[in-house]
Amino acid sequence: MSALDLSQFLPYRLSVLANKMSAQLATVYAERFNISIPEWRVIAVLGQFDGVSADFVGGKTEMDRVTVSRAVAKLLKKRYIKRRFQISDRRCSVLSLAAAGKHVYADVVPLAKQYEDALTVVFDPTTFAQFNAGIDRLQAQLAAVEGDLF
Amino acid sequence: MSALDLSQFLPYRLSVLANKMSAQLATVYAERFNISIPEWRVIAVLGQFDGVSADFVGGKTEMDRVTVSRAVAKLLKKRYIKRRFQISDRRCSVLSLAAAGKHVYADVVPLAKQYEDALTVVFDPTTFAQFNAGIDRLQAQLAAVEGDLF
DNA sequence: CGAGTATAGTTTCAGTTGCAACTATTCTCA
DNA sequence: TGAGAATAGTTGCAACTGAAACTATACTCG
Repeated sequence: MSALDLSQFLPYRLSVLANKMSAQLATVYAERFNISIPEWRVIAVLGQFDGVSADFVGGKTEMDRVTVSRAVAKLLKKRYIKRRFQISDRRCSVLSLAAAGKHVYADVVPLAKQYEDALTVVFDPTTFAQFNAGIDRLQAQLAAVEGDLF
Repeated sequence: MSALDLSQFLPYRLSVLANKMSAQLATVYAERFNISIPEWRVIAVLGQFDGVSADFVGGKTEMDRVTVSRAVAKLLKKRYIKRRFQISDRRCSVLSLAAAGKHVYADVVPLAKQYEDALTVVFDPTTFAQFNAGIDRLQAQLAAVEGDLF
């Protein structure tokens, strides 16, 4: 019987790595600001793109409608973000960071960068670039095989 | 205000990539055999290491006790695996694939390998080896910075 | 021995997740 | 125009999740 060594299997290896990394990073902001990973992602997008819709956030973060909707609801309750709706299209929300949210963003961004730096010391710049190129190629290939599975 | 581009941020990039990959792979066996990702991982370990304990499976798969316990319970109900307990230590389970589970394993392993191959065509062997080395280095570095976070 | 500690595994509980169905609004084109 | 399709977002539901408490068994050392 043909065997499979999980520890050498790419999807599994990436899953373990990414989950540990996300969880470790989350400890940096989770209890400090009482926000979850989806909530942080919403804040991260709004820090970069102010006044966008929930769907735009979903597109940027690859989170689905529902996850974004609930993250937005929690952030509104915590007053980390504000919401209006477009006059021209009242279906579309217009999200932006409230003062408290800007503080979270300003505090977390350097920590996140520090964390990334603390990990990527294992790469010299060229190797890191190659690793990133690998991620991009896999990402593209994922989309290519999509649907077309066996 | 210093900004963070999520789409260029390593933990985020890996998270998106790994989640998509796992989800895509799961479609290969999910409805075909009615098993979840944790259940497949248990089967994968038992295909490689017959007669091990639930904790051993947890160690190999990086899944916690609870996740393994529940996956095992479901696989038992579906008669994909069998369970005994050690005579010398009745706390320790002794898990092994039942006939149906062996079939699942025998069917899924080639599909999983095909899937991996379909993705890694984007790499020549050397590049793939370098990419894997990168994963290993990051994995090691994750453990190194552990606890020691800011 | 036997009280205290450690280990394997399960259960409870509270929170999260995603699909599908829903509301509300806007667009399309006969 | 206005009926039907499309889009933005929310909610109900059922399954999944992990932390903490629990059961049961085995080990340790005074």
